[in-house]
Amino acid sequence: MEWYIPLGPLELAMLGYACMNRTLREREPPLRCNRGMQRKTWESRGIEYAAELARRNLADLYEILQWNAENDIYFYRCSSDLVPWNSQFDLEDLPDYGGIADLAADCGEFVREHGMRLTFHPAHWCKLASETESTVENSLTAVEYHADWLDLLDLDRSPYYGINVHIGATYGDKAATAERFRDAVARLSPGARKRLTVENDDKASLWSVPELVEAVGETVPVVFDYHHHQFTDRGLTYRAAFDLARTTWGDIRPVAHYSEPARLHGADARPQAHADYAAAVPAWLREAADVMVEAGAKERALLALRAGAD
DNA sequence: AATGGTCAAGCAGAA
DNA sequence: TTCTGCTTGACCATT
Repeated sequence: MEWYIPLGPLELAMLGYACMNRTLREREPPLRCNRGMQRKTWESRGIEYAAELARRNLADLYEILQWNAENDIYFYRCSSDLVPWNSQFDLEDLPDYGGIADLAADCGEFVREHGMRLTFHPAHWCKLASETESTVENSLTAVEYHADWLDLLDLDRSPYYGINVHIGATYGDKAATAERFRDAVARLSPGARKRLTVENDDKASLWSVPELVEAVGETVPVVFDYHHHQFTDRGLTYRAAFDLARTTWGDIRPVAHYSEPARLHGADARPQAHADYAAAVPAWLREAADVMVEAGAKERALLALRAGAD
């Protein structure tokens, strides 16, 4: 498979948003692609209900993608609840797997035909560098089923359609942790490994851009998170850190994350908290990366930002 | 129908 | 040693 580089308004970076579309979520009936279930429901209703939720999530994903296209949004992070409890079964085991695969294929076709970029971001308990083997196995499984979804969507095995994780811990020894992370990456299937990206953390003790580039940048592209950089700057300016992360992407347009501290917007919050809106994405970042805007107001923050910037 | 406590997964750091 | 924050709802038992 060749890497797909979309033609698009290249003078404008693609700006994206994550998971929930609030506008569509408020419709009646609500549209969303993150229906999940709690343990008791999983235990009582099992894979039949998981298949039902997956069908509804994929049907709504198609409508979310359509809404995005109508609103000139070409970058979207899809929820990790797309197929709930997928750690417990293979996609092929789902009742009506064929119908689910068809829905996914429609979504993927829409993404390709509109030159969209779609990514995933497994949750914080995905710890590929854990000291606990069972945790590493669970984390490998998580990355694999995200890759299975991208295969089902028929999107290329490239960080263009990335699966983004954090290392997210140091276990008191960064060098050893980096080695375990590299070992875990080597255990992934090729389809999962080719899509993996890694992001800088939001705590001083954890992983900065230069540390990630040094530790894993040769094989795993580094996503630069602008907001997180202030906690792990290691003396680098935002721009220097991004330029360093950029070197890990080869011919693929980098992904960067952008958000502003809630505190800047008047909220009484911890420094790491994201604001509901963003005032402006730096031009140098927009020009060189597809920018995922992580803001509480989701797609509304994106539309507001674009209206203000243009 | 409305309510409020709880929710699969891992870690760091504060309490 | 235990609790809280991750993102911010959504789920579910109870009323």
